[in-house]
Amino acid sequence: MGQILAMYAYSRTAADRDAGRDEPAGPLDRRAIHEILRRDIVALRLRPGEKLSENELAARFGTSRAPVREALIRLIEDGLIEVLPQRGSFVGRISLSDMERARFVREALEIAIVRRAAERGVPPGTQALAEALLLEQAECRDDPERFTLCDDRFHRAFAEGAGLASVWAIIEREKAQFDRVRYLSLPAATPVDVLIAQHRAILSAVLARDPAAAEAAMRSHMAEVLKVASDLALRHPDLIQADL
Amino acid sequence: MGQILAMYAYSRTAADRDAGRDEPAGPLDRRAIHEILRRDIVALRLRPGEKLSENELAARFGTSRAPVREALIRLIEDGLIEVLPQRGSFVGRISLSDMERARFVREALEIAIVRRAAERGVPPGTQALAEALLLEQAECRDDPERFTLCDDRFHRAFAEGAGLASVWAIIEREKAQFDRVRYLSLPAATPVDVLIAQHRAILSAVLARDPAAAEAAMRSHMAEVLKVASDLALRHPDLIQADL
DNA sequence: AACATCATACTTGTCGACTAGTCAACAAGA
DNA sequence: TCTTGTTGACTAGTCGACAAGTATGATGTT
Repeated sequence: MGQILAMYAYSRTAADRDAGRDEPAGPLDRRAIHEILRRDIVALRLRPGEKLSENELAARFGTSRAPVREALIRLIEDGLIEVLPQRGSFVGRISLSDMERARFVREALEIAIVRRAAERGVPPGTQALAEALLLEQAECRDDPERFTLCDDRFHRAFAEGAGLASVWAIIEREKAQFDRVRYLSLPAATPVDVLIAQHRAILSAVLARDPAAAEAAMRSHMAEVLKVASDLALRHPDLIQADL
Repeated sequence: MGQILAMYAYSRTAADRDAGRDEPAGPLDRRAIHEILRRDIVALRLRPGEKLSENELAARFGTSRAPVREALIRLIEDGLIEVLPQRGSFVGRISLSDMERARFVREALEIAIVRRAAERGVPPGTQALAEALLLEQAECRDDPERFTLCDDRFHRAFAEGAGLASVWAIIEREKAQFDRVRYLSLPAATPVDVLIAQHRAILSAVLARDPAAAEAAMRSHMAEVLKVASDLALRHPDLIQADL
């Protein structure tokens, strides 16, 4: 890990790293730029504390500074970057208090979602999708990044099944805060089988129309997913927001 | 030519309405512009569907279009305006599905907040503040706008007391969706005494360290606060988003 | 050597002009 | 009368240049 960290030296890494990646060739609008940068930040390709020059980004995306600025403004709202006027824009360091807020919000909303799903039931398509995703999770137990993707889709399926797809958008915004930590902890994550078993328990409770059981299952799942984060964060002090 | 301008019935209304209002004289940055517009939209001084020309706004605020655009982008994220490229920016109509999402999110988060407050207790300052706000609410029972303000501060007090002030920021963003309806319904709102009694019940449950009671009290309070909205919205079809 | 000062090269913030796209009024033709 | 094409005004989106502020490093002085 230390070698990898060393590779991410500050200077012209952003351009180098993107050299091989596929970036849409055509003109990029602020939405596309926002999405690309968001992904780069969450996946730690842009490291916490790293400087983001509007000029450099404009050159990288082949536009002027205006679309870049507008994308950065959205990233500010996402809590992913900080702008110090006349000084520079920087990838936000991982803030423990932000993570705690994200954790709280996600737990509250996901519990409310599965409760409603259990109370009102979900359409058959949702059940089929959830079961398919469970199988896929078992398949890709050795590909943490793919598993993470399936994990997200599984959770989102309940929101959509309960008619609360738009609530998932809020969770997704908050989730970015500790997704960065998740990328740090992919090797040391909780055993996949445990997570799949928890997923199965959530699905069973929802299908059994048992809100209390669904809440309990989701609550313990959240505790499992999130507990890794805090001590892992402490092992990477350079990425953590200094105490205020 | 003059006729064309005259047909833009809304073109001068915004300026007219603001004629008497106090607007900071100095140069406004994107944050100030965003806040002013946000308040205008929530208070229905800018009506749903009304056109917002970047040029007009720039003239109104005495800046160029750049800060205005950046403020509008934040308002897009707040779900308060819609931008149709090359056509115009418009104050978003009140969307029933957005209101439902906001209702769901607020309920889930506020319940989680008071549960935690009841579980872990709140500092004495919070208790004093909440009690003071209860008295103030009783005082200004005849001033709906002031009461609304006290109402918000009462709810926020619990979030801050539970160490979750940042969660309140999320609630506040969502709240904007049905705050506009609240401005419509101020005359026909729920009797103030009922609301104050519910507030008192919430505070009592929290102070008694009874999470279940706190949740129940908050849940019924939310139901009360939010039930007016939907039928009231139907009485103002011009302000409502047409069904998709 | 240590300190103050200044020049320079950055940064974000702002501005006015330009582009491409949309819409409505209007005119020509069937 | 209806359709079609044109024109002109208006829109958001984009761009390059400049303003205002900051950090850095060289320079001159003590």
